[in-house]
Amino acid sequence: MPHIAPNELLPIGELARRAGVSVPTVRYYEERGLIRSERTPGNKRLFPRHTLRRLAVVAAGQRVGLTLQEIMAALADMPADRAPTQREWTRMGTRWAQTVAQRIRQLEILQTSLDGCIGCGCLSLGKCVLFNPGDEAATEGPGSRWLRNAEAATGSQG
Amino acid sequence: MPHIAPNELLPIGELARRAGVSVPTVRYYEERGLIRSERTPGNKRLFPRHTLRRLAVVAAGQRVGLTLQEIMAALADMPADRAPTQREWTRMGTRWAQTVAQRIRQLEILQTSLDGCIGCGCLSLGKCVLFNPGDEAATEGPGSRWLRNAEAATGSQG
DNA sequence: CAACTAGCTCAAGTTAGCTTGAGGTCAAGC
DNA sequence: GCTTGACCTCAAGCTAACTTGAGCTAGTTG
Repeated sequence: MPHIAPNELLPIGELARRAGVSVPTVRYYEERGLIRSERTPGNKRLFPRHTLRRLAVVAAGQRVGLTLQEIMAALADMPADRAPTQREWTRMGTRWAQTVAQRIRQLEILQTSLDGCIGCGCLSLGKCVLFNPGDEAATEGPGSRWLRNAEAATGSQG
Repeated sequence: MPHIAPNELLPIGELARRAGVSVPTVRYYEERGLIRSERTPGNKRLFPRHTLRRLAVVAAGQRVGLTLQEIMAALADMPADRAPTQREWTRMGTRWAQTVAQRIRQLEILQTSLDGCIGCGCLSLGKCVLFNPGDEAATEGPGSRWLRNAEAATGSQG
């Protein structure tokens, strides 16, 4: 197991292995602007060690249910070249916690509708909240990504 | 607004308008097996009126966060040719409520992790549940360790 | 010097849930 | 009998977040 000094530059394979993602994924993230690399004279990528932290933030953000876009925005507020301060980290974490809290609220409203529907036997489709949506709990876009993310991240055994 | 008799057959445009989806979407749903149609001698689709209910269930299921696959499974338990009984509807609604409840639980656990992280200032990335990638992953074969941790942390059962 | 491993680029494929477009048909109205 | 509108099929495109594959290079080892 190689020792990695604080300022060491990591080749892509090492980075990917340590971050728990695939090599193409690392390249994809770089292409999307989430991380950056230098190159060797032989054109190989070298990543500063703190890229590990950024990749950890990406993984955490995905678990929260954020898109890469949103994660990128969060990363933009974080220092690229040093560890974040307690204050910086708290700020990001707090925002993410709010996001999660909001999603929980939406689901709770949905759950209430559902319970109401079950109780009231609203088979007419006429006045059921669930069947006649306002936008309280509307899931965003096709496939409701964040729900599916939550599922994947928590391991749905089925 | 045309009067629709109980057993009337609806052309696709009418159905789509009433269900609040696009015509191609209706065709797509039929292709996926969520609904069925007859054809006129001129090869045009005609949908039985109860298809409206099925489409309403599809929309509701999407709001719950289900995939079309999962919705199809739910529809399989519902009568294709008549209104569901109170009992049938209750059964489906109860299952969906359980799904929503489980997702809420998952998110609540995630929220707890997040709050914990914010509070503990775990900037080392060393022992945070949410945030546990990095060097430890390197010591364990391939495959993302934090994902497995997440799984364990959120619990596979309710 | 050949083999091997790690890396490179560019392009295409994957899944979900649709949308968009091209080109053709059918029935009604003027 | 020609236009209009609703409908048809089939194929391709879209977004997100990747994966997979083809074909090439770079550096190390025997």
